[in-house]
Amino acid sequence: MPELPEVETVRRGLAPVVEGAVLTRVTVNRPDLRWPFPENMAGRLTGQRVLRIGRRSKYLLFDLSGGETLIVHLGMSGRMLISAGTARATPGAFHLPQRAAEKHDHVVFDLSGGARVTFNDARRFGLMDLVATDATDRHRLLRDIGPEPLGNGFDARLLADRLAGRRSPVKTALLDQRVVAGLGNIYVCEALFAARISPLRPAATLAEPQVAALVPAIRRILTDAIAAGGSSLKDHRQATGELGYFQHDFKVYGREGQPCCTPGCPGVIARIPQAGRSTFHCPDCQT
DNA sequence: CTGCACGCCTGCCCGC
DNA sequence: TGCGGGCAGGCGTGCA
Repeated sequence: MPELPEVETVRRGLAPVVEGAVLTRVTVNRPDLRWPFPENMAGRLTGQRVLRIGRRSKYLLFDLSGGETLIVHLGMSGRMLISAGTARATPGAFHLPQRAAEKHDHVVFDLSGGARVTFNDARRFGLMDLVATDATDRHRLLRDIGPEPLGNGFDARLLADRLAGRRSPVKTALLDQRVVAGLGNIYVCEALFAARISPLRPAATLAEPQVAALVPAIRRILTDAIAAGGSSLKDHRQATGELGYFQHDFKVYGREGQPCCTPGCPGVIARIPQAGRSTFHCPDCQT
């Protein structure tokens, strides 16, 4: 599910409810997701105030008053859903929806003020970890991640540097989180289409104008997707439970066999395997 | 160093 | 209606 736009959508939904609130109770319904939870996670979280929620690549970062940061990755199917807590505890959260417990509710965070945040993840490819806040950037899962594509430092020169020397197809290179942060299968396909670049082209052979086109294409796709609340194929929900709706704006992803939407292009969208994943592209107008 | 297959999980959809 | 196979938004590991 979640690529950068979905994670950012979840972050924006959580922030007004969670920032400033205290974790009054943390319920862990199983001992692990992809990996075991950190030692005594519930105990270390309980009583902490959430100072702010940040995001790095596809990771949510909950900075806590005690000097630790909770790192959360949603994997493929993870959700963070806001609801009202128990009826007795909700005088300040009367406007939030009630939510019955569901299968795969692995961790439940009850907050001062009466809100509840439930982490639900059917496939359990998600993860949680705790790290000293001032060491977050050096965490083994974060330290090698490339530039944020919506940040100021991301430009054609930087991207060209990161693609240089790579013989793999540009599609595969852009999925590598060390090249650029936060892109996944959907948005790489869409960005390459927007920039009219073939996913098959070896990364290092992109012409300068192509790299120059790719940067704003990536930014635009991600920005538009965030504005749409992300893409809901199966699993993605915003923190409010609403669907995202950027899937209706896909130009190539999931559109195998349909006509290319570039005006005047006779092409038909193709699906090809690359590095074990499906790539969607127009063989006619992406070169 | 790069590139790639694999495994981790569950759910869903398709064809038979 | 049931069953097997393939597929799915990610990513770390291990091997060539």
